Amino acid sequence: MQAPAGGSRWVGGSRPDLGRQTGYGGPGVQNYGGRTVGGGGGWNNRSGGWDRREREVNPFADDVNAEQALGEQENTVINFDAYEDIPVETSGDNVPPPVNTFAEIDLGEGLNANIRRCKYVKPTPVQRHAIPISLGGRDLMACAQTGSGKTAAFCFPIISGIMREQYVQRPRGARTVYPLALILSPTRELSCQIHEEARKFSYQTGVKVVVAYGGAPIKDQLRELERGVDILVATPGRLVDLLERARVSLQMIRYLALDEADRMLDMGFEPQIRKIVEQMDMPPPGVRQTMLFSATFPKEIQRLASDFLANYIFLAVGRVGSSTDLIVQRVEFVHESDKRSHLMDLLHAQRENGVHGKQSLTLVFVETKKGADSLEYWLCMNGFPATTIHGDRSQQERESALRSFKSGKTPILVATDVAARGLDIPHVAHVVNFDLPNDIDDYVHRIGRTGRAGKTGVATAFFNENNMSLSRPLSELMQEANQEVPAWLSRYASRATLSGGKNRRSGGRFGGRDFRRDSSMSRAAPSADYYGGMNSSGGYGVPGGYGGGYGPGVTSAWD
DNA sequence: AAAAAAG
Repeated sequence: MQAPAGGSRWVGGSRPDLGRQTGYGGPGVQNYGGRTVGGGGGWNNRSGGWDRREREVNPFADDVNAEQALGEQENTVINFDAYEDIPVETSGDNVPPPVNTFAEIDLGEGLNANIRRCKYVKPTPVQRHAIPISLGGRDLMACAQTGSGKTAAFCFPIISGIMREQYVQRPRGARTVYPLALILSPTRELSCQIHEEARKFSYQTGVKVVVAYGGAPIKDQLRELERGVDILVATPGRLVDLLERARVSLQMIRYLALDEADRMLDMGFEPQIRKIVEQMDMPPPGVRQTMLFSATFPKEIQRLASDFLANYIFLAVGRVGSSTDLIVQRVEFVHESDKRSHLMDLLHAQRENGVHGKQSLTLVFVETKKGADSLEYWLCMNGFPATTIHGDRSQQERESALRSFKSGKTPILVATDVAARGLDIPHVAHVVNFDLPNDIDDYVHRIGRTGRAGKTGVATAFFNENNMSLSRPLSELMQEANQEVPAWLSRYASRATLSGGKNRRSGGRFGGRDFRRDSSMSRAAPSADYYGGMNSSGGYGVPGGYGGGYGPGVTSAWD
């Protein structure tokens, strides 16, 4: 496979012009699609960005407000050690070695400044491995959970790559825009979240990030696109719409990232995704660089990987921030009719312990949209400020619910599975599975909304006769995470029939393995010495270590 | 069966 421009030759290379501001670029500067870019190599020669940079809204402003609103958290001390022994496995051809610090990767001064603004001290395991792989121009299939820091893992190489890219002539369509990178995600909120993060990472770099998703006026999004776009973050439906209107062309795409790929397939997006990736004008694998992120690797994802990626590197990171030591999991037997009063008891106890008053948030998962509405109403009636998020609410309502929850105005959020994956809400201290999901993977994602960024969290599940199919996988999962399994649950589990397929975990703490190693004839692995590149690192023998000294308020790049 | 996503 051929590395895209700015591939491996940049890795580790010294750069004399690093940090040099080119000002208004000299000859070769051209105005293009609302943006002026300079010619020549090196960093930051998107000189015309000056005008825009001064107008650019500071994406870090909200962080300060949020910190003030919530006050200093006591449990903000990050437990980095908890992550040091996360198992990581890579395989493939010539895997670039992982890095231990951001400093040793040459991401460019603008991006480095933003990493400092984000207060990221050191890369997470998925970042240590994924960033050098992507900077080396290689395709990547990563098995990583949300909360593992994967947004930065795919954003950094994209932003860095675009920053250092030579001026690329983009076709000029009357109203068509030509993004250089596309990030697809399953839900609108997740797209928003990725957009917000990407904006922080690209602040004052001249790299423009735009988000497009359904439920919001397309006019506003079109206007944003017309002002110039380098990285487009989108949900599949709205993107197909934009493509069909010929307002967006994928012809210039050099980076493609699919987030939560398994989720997108679960939601029936495969036709749209294949249309976007294979049937429009996107460059083929090997020309573009592709990153596929998925928590699990069923057959459908493996097929997607063979079709979308070229000579990729497989990366698996152990479960992080979910079902680990950081989350205390409790299961209680609660009959359907007792659920509300039981929840009330929990909330009262929480309030008495002062947890409530300290703006710790409680996320309550229910099975249906109707159930979400009625529980929210009931909670409010009983003096607990709550709001709700689900697919029957308008996008405006969804977003304002999320804001109100995050700000602590309504510290209880009743949610359907729309909020189960990927959403990163700081300060969620308690996740209640009011209705348990049928799939253990959904359970893992839901409880992963707490215990993030090294903080501890509690997850309480209401279990009853309707959840028997979950008894075995749930008790296995809890055992694996060294949680106390109630005797009654173990009894149900031992009686339950071994349900094959979906609920069986394979590979222990890993969500999947590189299937190319299992099959003798694989389209993706034509070379005979393919398996030679396999390397595995169970721990991090980091010389010098990261011996601590992180005070409150300092975060790593987990979220 | 329910949830999500394009109106």
